[in-house]
Amino acid sequence: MARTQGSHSDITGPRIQTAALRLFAQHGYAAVSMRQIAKEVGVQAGALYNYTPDKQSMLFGLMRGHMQDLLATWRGQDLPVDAMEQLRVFTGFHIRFHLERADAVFIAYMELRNLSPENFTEIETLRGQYEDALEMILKAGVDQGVFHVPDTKIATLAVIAMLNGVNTWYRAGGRLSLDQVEAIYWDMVHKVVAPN
Amino acid sequence: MARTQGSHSDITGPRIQTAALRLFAQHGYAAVSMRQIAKEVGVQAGALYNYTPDKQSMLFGLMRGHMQDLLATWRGQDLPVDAMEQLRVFTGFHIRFHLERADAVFIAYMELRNLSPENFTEIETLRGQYEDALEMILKAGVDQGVFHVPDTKIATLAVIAMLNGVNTWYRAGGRLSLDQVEAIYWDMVHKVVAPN
DNA sequence: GTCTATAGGGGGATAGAC
DNA sequence: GTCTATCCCCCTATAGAC
Repeated sequence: MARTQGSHSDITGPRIQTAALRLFAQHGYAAVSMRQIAKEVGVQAGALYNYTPDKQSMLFGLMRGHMQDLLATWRGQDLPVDAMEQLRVFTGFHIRFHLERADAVFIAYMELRNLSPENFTEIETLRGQYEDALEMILKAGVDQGVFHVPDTKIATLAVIAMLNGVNTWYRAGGRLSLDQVEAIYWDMVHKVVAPN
Repeated sequence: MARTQGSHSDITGPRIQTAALRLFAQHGYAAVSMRQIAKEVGVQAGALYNYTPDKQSMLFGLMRGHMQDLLATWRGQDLPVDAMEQLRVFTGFHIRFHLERADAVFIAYMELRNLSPENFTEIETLRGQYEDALEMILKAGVDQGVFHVPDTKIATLAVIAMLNGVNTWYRAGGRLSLDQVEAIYWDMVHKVVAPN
């Protein structure tokens, strides 16, 4: 992975990641060959192994990178003190972050079964940490009496599932602007946690 | 496909479908070989071609069968006249139907990109018909003034995405009974469409 | 309807030259 | 760091015997 001599390492490495991300998202990990990835980058298949020990590591690296990026970016957000406002920030953040990385999101959900057991566990741990971030907000709101949910864990998963759905239908330049999408989902999300 | 002579056709056919369903769901269409399917059924790989012209048709048949089953079963439900009650029936129906067919549901969402363009169009048409069934309920409720949603199409997709999430975490014998799950999701779904 | 055998093509990964 | 060449394996699908 590290750069050695005056080589193309620092240029080829990122290009391999970009190509793999796109191809895995489009055709699926199992359906994409190392030769296809190499062709898209413009090198021979053997050269890929200067950057990854095997195909599985490429997949894992992409997924872990995405999840770490997600967590780090969320943790860098300035959060208001009010639980309702925190939830609003989370809703907008989640929609925009995921729409901007459609390929990585797709892979992170669809290719879990192609991870080795150890790699799977690590990705699930990261995903759990992100879910915990939302659940903390919901719990705080329930404690403050501003939210009512029958089960904070289920509500967490329900909200995330609902928001993830945006990626399946949203297309830039479509019927709705990003601001409109955000407003529509905020309307629905805030009602999910509203008192009856 | 049709039975010919006193053969095993009527027994092998369903067993092939069952094996393919399970293996595709577990490992993914592209990662499963015809030899694996044949082995699970207890025949040689060549014998599979008495039941399907090719691997792609096996996938398509499974997905179309699932979607047609879903639509036919929904259309066979007795529906109350009240939109709120219709939504309650839909919520319970969707959760139970999908949990009972976890493998088929998984395939129907994950393997869309492995369908040929024509096959993809047909599956998407069926999925659209199911979504329309829910949107009709939401529109009726909005017209009657009992529901408020900013956008019935988006609300339809949001509710279905939320309900589909159940399949990713529910396990029989877990913390919550099926009745509890249904009650929790009904609480959230009915609030999504509630007036502000 | 099922079998064996095989055609014809790719697959992941490595070796060694440059 | 990249290339060419290659090992060895598995793939889908078909042909022809039974």
